[in-house]
Amino acid sequence: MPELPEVEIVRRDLEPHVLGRRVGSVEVLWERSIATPAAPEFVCRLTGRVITGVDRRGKFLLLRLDSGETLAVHLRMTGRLLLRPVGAAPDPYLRVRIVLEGGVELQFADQRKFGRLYLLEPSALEALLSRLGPEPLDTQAGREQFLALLRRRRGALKPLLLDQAAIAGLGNIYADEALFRAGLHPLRRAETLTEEERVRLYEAVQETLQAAIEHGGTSIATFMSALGTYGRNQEYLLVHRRAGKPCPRCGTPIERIVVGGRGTFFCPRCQPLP
DNA sequence: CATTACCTGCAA
DNA sequence: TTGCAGGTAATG
Repeated sequence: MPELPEVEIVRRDLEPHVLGRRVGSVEVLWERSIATPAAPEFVCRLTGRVITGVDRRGKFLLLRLDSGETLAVHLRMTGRLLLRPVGAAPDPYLRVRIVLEGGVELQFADQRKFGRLYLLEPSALEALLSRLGPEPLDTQAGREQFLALLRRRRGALKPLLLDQAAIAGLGNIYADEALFRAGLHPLRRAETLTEEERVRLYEAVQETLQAAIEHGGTSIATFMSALGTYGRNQEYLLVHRRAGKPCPRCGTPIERIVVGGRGTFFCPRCQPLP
């Protein structure tokens, strides 16, 4: 489910409600949801800590703690991080409950059990995040880093956009949407791009993510923000999961192919393979 | 590079 | 019943 825009929506929803709150108790209902450390130690080290910051890097949500450690959350396919009043009905797929002082609790719920929580000291956090490429919505440095990588990489564009080491935060939906906006075929090879096309791709990535955040994220199946609201961006998708429907620009039917094992949607006319 | 594994539910 | 799903790490 969640790609960068969805994680950013969760972060924004959560921040004002959890900042400065202390963890009263922690309950692990599905141990494998905890990537590290082992569940009993996870509970022990998290209990009693105060949340001092709510950040995001790529698709990781980062809850900073007064111990200097960070609780990193990756929602993978179906994870949700929900803020609920203590005692509220648990989400049917509740895996970890983090009760905060002040009458609220964080419920980590995850139907498919792919999502992971990491409690990490600074050096381990750095190791985890150092594998990520630039933040697409950030700095000028990120832009240059991405363009430089595009100049040296080979192979199809779609897998490149999904590679978190190339650029952080894109998943299957926004990779398709960004390629459409850039007018580039998903199988187009990186080494054949002109400089103008590289810039167009980077800017398309930014526009795609920015628009999705403004629409509250994409709720195709399971995405829900921390406060239980759904996003609206699914109403604005241009090509993703629209096989057979007319291209919003030229009316040609959208096609579906498989690239890197993932369903891939594009307009054969607006995104020609030269 | 493609395939498999990790999981569950839904629609065709 | 089969195939598919927004992610990623670990395999051939």
